[in-house]
Amino acid sequence: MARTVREELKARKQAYVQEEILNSAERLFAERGIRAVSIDDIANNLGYTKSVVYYYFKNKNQLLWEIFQRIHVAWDGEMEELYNRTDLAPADKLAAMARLYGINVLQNRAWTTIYFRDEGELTKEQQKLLYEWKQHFDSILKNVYLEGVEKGVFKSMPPYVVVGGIIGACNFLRVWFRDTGKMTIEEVSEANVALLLGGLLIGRSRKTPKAGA
Amino acid sequence: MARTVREELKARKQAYVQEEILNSAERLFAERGIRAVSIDDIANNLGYTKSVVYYYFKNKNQLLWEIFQRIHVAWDGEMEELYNRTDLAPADKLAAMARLYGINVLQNRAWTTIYFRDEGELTKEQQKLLYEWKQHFDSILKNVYLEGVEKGVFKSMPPYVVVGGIIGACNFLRVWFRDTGKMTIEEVSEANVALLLGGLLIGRSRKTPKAGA
DNA sequence: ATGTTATTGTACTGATCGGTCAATTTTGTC
DNA sequence: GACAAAATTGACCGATCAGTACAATAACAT
Repeated sequence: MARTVREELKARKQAYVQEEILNSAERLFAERGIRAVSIDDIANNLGYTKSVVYYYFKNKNQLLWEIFQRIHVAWDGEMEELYNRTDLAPADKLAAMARLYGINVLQNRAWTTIYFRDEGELTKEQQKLLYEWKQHFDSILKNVYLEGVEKGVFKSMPPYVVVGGIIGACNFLRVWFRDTGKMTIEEVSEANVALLLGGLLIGRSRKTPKAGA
Repeated sequence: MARTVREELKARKQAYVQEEILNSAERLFAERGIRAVSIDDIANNLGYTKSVVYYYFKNKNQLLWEIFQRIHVAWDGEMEELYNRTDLAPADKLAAMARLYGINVLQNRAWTTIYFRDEGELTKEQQKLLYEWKQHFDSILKNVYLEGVEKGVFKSMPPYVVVGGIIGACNFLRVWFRDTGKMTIEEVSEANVALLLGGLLIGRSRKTPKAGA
């Protein structure tokens, strides 16, 4: 019993340090690119030495892969949840998805940078897996769009132009958005949704579709 | 006279080799990222040794910067040309710009990759210059958009959402576009324009604006 | 205290790579 | 062929860095 409590405590401490290291790596990777960041940099950033990093992680690649996994789990999970909701019509669902993704991008700019810039630093196997994740993510958006087309609410366009356009526009938000600007993350994302969905919707209704949280 | 001819010839030969090296660098940089490419790689790729590269270029940074300049000159020049045309209404002009840019992205995927991924490898001064170039590029699109708003043909939105959306969507085309697909570059770009402009235009007209070449 | 395990520091290795340099080969000129 | 300029080679230097080995210390149980 006492044994378990102690182990539990240790595990929590370990998890905490791992988290700390991962966060440090994340920040530096995003800022300078993986290859420009040494393990020493990551460690020094926390007042540690290199050995500590190697005590908690096997190698540099594991650090990177861990980050990719984090991102995937967080983003895909939320998106999937939205996808499975039955109370939303296609237009509202797609809008909610674009809104969510835009906000995610803006709230996790470091993640987005790494996710789309440093893919090439992964191993072939990891890249293959990542490719499948991205495919899956795309297909969620695609399905909602196609459902909308079928129901006659969306114009019919090449699906990848639509999906790519949404993802591309959202990803790019982080490039020009500044926290010091007049607009909040939510407002920016909302305007972005209006731009993207406005081009899709059929009919003269001028209002932007809204989805409940 | 003979002197001049000879010099001319020599200059042309030099320019040719420089071009070759730059192309090699471009391809490899885009594929693997600058830091993952050694000068040896670039040289070997052409059957040369490292020294040849250093005979024609000062250092690795110059190679990279030369590439950035190339891209800027090519893209900005074309866009400026379009901007200065007086025979196009805002909607047609903005559509033509998005169309042009999308095609540029797809025809020069290596360029686009480097331009938006490896910025951080430039010196601070170069980054500053690049930032100004990008600002200028954005402002061209922005002005056309704002003109359209003023004339009542575009919905009023935050300009950076519109400009960023266009650039972001175009940039992302290269990520999913495959030459083996059923659509040509021009068709993809056209559909992309329809998506983006469709969300901007006021009124019930369903047709996509067209611009003369 | 004593032994044990978890954690961290120090010093090192081996490899890579940007950049330099002197020597050599090639090219073109007279 | 002799000479000079251009082009190319190969060997080398110094720095950086991922990863390892092992010693040193901290933490904790008994």
